[in-house]
Amino acid sequence: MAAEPPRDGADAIQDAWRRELPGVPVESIGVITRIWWAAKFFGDERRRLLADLGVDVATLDLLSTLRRSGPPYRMSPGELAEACMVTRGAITQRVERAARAGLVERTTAGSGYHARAVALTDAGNALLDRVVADLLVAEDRLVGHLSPERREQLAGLLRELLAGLGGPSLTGQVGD
Amino acid sequence: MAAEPPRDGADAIQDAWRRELPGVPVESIGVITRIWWAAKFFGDERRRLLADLGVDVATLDLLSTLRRSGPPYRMSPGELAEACMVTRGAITQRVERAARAGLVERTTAGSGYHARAVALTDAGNALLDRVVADLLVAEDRLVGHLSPERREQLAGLLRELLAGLGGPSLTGQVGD
DNA sequence: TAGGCTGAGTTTAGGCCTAAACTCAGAGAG
DNA sequence: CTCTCTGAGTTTAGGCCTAAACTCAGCCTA
Repeated sequence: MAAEPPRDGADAIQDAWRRELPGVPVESIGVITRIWWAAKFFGDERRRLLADLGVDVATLDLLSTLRRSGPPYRMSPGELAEACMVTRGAITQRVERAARAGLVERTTAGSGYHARAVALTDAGNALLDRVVADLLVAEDRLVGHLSPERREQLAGLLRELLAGLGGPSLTGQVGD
Repeated sequence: MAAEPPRDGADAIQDAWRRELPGVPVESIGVITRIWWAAKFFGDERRRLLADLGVDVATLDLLSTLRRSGPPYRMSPGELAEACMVTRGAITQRVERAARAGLVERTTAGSGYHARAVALTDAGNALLDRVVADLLVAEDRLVGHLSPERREQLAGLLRELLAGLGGPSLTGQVGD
């Protein structure tokens, strides 16, 4: 009686592995592969939108993280690496690119080699003001086909999933 | 009465944007950011596991896609690009690397420039036999903290989300 | 049958990432 | 006071990707 949900590509992949490698547990595909596809879809959309607006995803992630930290919009490379969930080396490179574009500045906010910090410039803040609202509006539209209740359910289950993984949701501060 | 779910990083990001840019719609973050984090977590885990097993994610994706297509385990570059959801150029490079490692071969399966095809070699099939089961077992463990009912709900909601996006779930054949 | 179109595949330039080696200031032991 | 250790940050080598330019066989037209 219950309406069968229409089968999709993930179901087909499960079937294919059952056929090719009988006995392997394929249940995780229903969750992990679909999450992977959704993330790729949202990532591609974001990359294209931001390219039109003249930024790249990595730079916007850096600037957004600084902005969300609140005044004085200043963080150390180590804090940025943790919040952005990339290596310290990646942060060095992101900061280098953003600094060359005038969006952040390295403020040796203490004395000497340690106690370095990265701070948003006025240009960086202006870029965020110009871009983030557009981005969030566009992404709101992308998930708009789900009813608010469905979105709520999905967000809740994902929160549970992440809590159980013990990874990103605990310390990460990345996002938009 | 209802137990409040513990707040996580995505909730904090929503709050931060409400504070920094009042008026922007932040609801999508609850879904999109959490999906992004989960995908990053699973991707990082997969990369590390496969590195230990001596493969990289992109090569395994290529080989898996060929394997799942069934005998004779042969596809054109264009079909592979669509199934793997990467550009044709990326497929050219993946095939080049895999061919150099002896895992696939280019069988000019027709006449001339067109009608090219890529086929799994015995070594490629052997590598899949050796690696895929381990991978699926490991990933099954990663989502094991969710009860089967929860996993089912999550998979169903993700299927709905993807169907509404009109993207990956319709044509993609990527996966493990 | 010459000219041009089309679409599949390849090449190239450039971006961003990770992992591992490297650098350097400050802290602690002797 | 000097040596070593430690940990934050940077640099380098290498991997994978996209976007756009390029190549080329087959086909269609005149």
